[in-house]
Amino acid sequence: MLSSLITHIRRFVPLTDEEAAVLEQFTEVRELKKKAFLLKEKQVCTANYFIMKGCCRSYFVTEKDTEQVHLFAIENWWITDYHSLEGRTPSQFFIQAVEPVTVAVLPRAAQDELFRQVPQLEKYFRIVLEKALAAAHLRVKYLFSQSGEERYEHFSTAFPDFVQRVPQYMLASYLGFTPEFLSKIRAKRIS
Amino acid sequence: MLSSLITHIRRFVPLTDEEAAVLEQFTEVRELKKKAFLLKEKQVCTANYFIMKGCCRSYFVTEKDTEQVHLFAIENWWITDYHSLEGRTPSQFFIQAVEPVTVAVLPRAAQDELFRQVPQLEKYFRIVLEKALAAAHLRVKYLFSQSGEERYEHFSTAFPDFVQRVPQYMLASYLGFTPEFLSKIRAKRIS
DNA sequence: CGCGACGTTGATTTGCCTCAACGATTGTGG
DNA sequence: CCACAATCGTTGAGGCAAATCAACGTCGCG
Repeated sequence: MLSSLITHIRRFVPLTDEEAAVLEQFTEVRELKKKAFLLKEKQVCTANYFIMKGCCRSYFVTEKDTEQVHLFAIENWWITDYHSLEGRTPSQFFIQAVEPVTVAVLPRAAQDELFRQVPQLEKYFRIVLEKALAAAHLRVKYLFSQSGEERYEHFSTAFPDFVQRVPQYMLASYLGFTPEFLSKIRAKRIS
Repeated sequence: MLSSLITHIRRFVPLTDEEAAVLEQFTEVRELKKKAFLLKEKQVCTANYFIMKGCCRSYFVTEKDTEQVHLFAIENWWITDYHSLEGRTPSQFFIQAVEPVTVAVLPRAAQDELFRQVPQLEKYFRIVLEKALAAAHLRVKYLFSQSGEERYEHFSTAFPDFVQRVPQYMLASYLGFTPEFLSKIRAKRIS
């Protein structure tokens, strides 16, 4: 059931079958319909989620009542709100399935004991977090150094298949501009 | 010599004096003059740096030859370029002392052996990385949800003393606008 | 079928940038 | 220790990238 997660972990650290079995005890697999929520604003986030199939987005609602997409997570990515998870504070974000989704749920309450029994996982998460942080930093770099149009060109050539998977208004929001503006960029490209 | 780092680590995980001594063997303390570099663009980043005293900034140079501040690090923060450090690839960033700085240097080459001898540090870095990631996510949130003026107001009330420590052109860059614009915001505030 | 969600297009507005010129402050070599 | 240059901050005029607003086409789904 967890095979894609086990495979992912073994890309970074060794993991025996016994250890994998322990991991399985501490996690739960969950299926989500499109638009179902893993987390809503003002809830305290209680778990870390590994996307086995599908796509989720994290977003928040601005003062002007528009949804701002914060990030996407697809197969083999973890998604959570660490600020809420570790601080036990109400989250400022929503986490929602953009497609039908299968996730492995690692509850915060189980984490410490799991790491005690399988210390390799501590290393695994350290490595995954380093990658996530590098990605977040790169994101900030692109936001600062490229125009809206450049960000779209860059993103859609880097992830041509992903662009097909999400509605344009979500992609526009993620890239930091309006759906109308994205529509105009695409109109230009075709001609 | 490393006392501020040891103290910081003990805020998150237990660490015996023997373990602290091991850590000391693997690290080196370095003094930097203002404007000295820990990393330059196109170099491969080779270490993780813990700021014991002073302030550093990470920045990059845009196509238009302007410096874009990516982040600041002050006392009790780690700073590095994880993308370059883990991928052994040339960095896109500069890391520079904004004030005279004292850092503890943890070389990438020493890291694996250090974690083997002191597994608690693996946990420590996992926790620190979670905090760094949460901070990076919050940064993106503010960039998306607030105007330039709002970001300045928010930042300068959240960190009133820090605002005094860096030149305004660096702060403006960090907040995502020009020095001229910051100057105009401040002119408004006084009246 | 009909309604709501999504995408498109055009007119207008605006937040912030660019450029330029000018004070103030810092620091450095003679 | 002063003179002078370089760096940093301020102010104003003009411009632009992208937002906002509004109206309309279209597709998928209950």
